[in-house]
Amino acid sequence: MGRIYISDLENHVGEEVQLHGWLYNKRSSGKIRFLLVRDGTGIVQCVMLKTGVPENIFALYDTLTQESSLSIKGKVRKDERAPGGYELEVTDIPKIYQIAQDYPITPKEHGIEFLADRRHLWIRSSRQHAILKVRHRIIKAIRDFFDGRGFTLIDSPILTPAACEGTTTLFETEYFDLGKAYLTQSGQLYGEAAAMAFGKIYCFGPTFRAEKSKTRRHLTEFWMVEPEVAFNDLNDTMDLAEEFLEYIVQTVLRECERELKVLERDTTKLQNVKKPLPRITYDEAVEILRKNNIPFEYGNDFGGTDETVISEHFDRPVMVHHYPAAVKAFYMKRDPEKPHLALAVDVLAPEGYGEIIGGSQREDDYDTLVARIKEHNLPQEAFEWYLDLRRFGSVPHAGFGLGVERTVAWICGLEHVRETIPFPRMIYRLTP
RNA sequence: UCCGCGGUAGCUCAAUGGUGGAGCAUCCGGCUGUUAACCGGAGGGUUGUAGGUUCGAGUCCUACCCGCGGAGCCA
Repeated sequence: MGRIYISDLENHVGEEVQLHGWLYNKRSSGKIRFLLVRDGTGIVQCVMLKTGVPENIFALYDTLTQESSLSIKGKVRKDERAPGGYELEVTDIPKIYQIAQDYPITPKEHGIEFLADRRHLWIRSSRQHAILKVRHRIIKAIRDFFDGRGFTLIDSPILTPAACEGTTTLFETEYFDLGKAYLTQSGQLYGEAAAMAFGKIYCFGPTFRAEKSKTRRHLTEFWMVEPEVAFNDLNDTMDLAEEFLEYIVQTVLRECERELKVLERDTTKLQNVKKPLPRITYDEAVEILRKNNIPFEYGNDFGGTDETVISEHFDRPVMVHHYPAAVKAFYMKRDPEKPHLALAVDVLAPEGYGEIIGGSQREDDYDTLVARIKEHNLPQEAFEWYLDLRRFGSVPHAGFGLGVERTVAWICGLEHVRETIPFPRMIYRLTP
């Protein structure tokens, strides 16, 4: 009889096994007592009958508090009445590591402030546990997708000398004798350099935005995966994005069935996430807003409600491309035939989850890029290395960035991105 | 930064300007199949902070602190 994990119980029916874990909850009906034990891989109901275990073991029930840590032995049994379908008929509790003090998170309702203050404990709860399992599977799917297609992972730096998007939203820090350093907002510029060296790359890491945003879609620290491909144009990058989203969603549907059930996610809308994804222009998106009597000034970027209205017209994520160049970043290439439009694409998730992907074909002409840097009042010296990419064998190239937390929130059907990352960082929260 | 809402028992919430309560949690007791178990009993309060109005303030007024929801900006 060896130590096993709860996730493996089904392979040990009829055997006596030993588990290590924590007490999740307990219930008693007098001479029959139920211990719900979790071990990180699942939760199992352990049954003790007064007539079935030694008296001293039966009495341990009274001393065990929620989250007490223990080893427990018993015989595995398939039983319809057990949550999860399998239960343990207890024979012994050979070790109690610790009787936990009063555990603050009871299996009842709590407010978000209370839970967020105890995030380090909250992640033990089954719902949070399921979300972080799905997050893990999404991240693995992301890496499998690119690794399986010949992309090279190139890590971009987190400390950077200058902004790559707006300058007002940077976290800054002192950097020895070299003045200020900034936490990265995107690995993209470095990704472009890497694409010129490796052809197909992706970078994957945390990014930081000091935006004073306080909505269900914002964190100050979030994870982004950013593929960049040399010789790709806007259409190629949209092809890649839709294949990528299909892969992620279908993988999670296939492999996280149990977690999605815990989260009570209606998966019918996720089943639709298959290519081709609808592609509409910015102008067509504006037309949708007009038809829905949404007040919108042509030329602006879409707000949260605008995105929701647009996405409600489709049964799967929608790609919106050819945005007005004025609302997009300096490095995006413009449509040669309509120079006021950027070769940019945003992918809007269904069900009001908003923008999950932003991408574009990059400006590859040296003179044009210099002019854009000037137009945006950016310091050219800081971008000399980036301009080198247009001096030494410049080629068309394109890429996009996918926000991991918004993607997790969408796939899990969550109200807020703060539950999609183990320890969220928001404008008014830095702890735990 | 702006707009709106809130802060009462460990938790989630009640309480007309007039004796601060309930459910859960905790403790004690009961129950041989419980499913956020259930049933009975007990203990538990500087009503966010500081002022003010009033015979009397959880309740009304002022300021501040903290949190929540949203906007702008963004993934």
